[in-house]
Amino acid sequence: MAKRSTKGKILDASEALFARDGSSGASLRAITQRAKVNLAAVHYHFGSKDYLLEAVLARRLLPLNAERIRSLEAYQQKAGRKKVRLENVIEAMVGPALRLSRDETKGGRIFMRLLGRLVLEPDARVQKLLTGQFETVLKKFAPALTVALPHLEPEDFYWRLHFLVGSMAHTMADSERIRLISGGICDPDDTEGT
Amino acid sequence: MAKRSTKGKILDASEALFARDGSSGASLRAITQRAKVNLAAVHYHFGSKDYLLEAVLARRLLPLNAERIRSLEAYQQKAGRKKVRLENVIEAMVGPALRLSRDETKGGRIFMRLLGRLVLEPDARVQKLLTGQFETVLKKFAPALTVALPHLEPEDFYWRLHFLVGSMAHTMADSERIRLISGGICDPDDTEGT
DNA sequence: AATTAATTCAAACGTTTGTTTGAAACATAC
DNA sequence: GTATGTTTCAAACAAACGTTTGAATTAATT
Repeated sequence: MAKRSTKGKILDASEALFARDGSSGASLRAITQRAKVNLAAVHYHFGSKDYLLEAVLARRLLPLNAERIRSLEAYQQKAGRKKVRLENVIEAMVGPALRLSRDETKGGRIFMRLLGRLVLEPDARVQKLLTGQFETVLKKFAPALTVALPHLEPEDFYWRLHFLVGSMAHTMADSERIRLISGGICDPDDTEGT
Repeated sequence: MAKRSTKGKILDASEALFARDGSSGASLRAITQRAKVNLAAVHYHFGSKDYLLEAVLARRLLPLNAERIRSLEAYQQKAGRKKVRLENVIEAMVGPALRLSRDETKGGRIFMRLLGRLVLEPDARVQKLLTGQFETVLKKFAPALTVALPHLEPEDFYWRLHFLVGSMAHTMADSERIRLISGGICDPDDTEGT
């Protein structure tokens, strides 16, 4: 097994414990103990607990949003002068997140659970962080969406978008449960069905 | 203003701060300070922080579930020997929660936000509490649902409904966001649209 | 090999946490 | 009015928290 850096071990342990116990419920002592690193290493590498949470999010969100935009632009180029089909816009938006949530080697499911929790957290710092991340991606998607759905009233548009994001986060965060629900019939890893 | 009991003041403050800061993020000192009550009053009236959380949930969940059952039985009586229509079963299930979430005088929205957070919390104690509360109501709904949806296994309902409620709570808990996103175009209080 | 920089470590810092205590204040009954 | 039971209060408790420190260790540079 390739030896992982202290920084990486802390990020992994933080991701897991933040997701399980919440950002205030998970203590640095529990995190460093799980990561098998010294307590002070967190402040040496990240500065504070808040910055650690930021780093945990950035590690996954930056590549995720980058891939979303990359995917959308690929569809736009393929469509040429024609408008991008709605299902492709949605795929560019949801697909990358869905694939990440299934990638167990990268702890994607755990991260999605964390994301689902943080979305509900009205803490000013966390919200600034999340909306900031999401804004850049939304700026790119908004035009494509209004073009793909010309018949929709602005009201419906926002409702649908809101409901989509909420359901997505919740569904992914709680993906373990649906596995139980269906008793194996419905596999959360089945992207097509979802 | 009618003088509210110490117990009630603590419950209100707890509900608000648990919802805003999480069950571990909200401290008893912040709660008692907001409730304008002595710190030790929490332990005198509730025993511990955990029992306080229990009481906060029970105060809303017990009447809510009672009304769900009452509503379902009303539909059953009206249907007579015929089976209750699925949409009525759903209304009996979702309706009371929806109305509570809109009842600002009872802090319904705040409570729904709290519920949405707790559903995502894998803490054993919290989960036992929620599923325990939900079980009684489900026992009543399961027969009506198996009749309305004859092709589904009974066991599935338990989890599907739990999952449904989770998504519901999440959506309701996040109802503030859609107001911001749409810039006031969408009104979360618009029940019809929902 | 010597020097410098980067990283790890054990220990302690001052706060804040949930909880407990025992006396004061209040209400109710006799 | 005295006694009894209930509720409030300030103060303290031990434990856990995020954070800081300075020396020990490792890695990199010259």
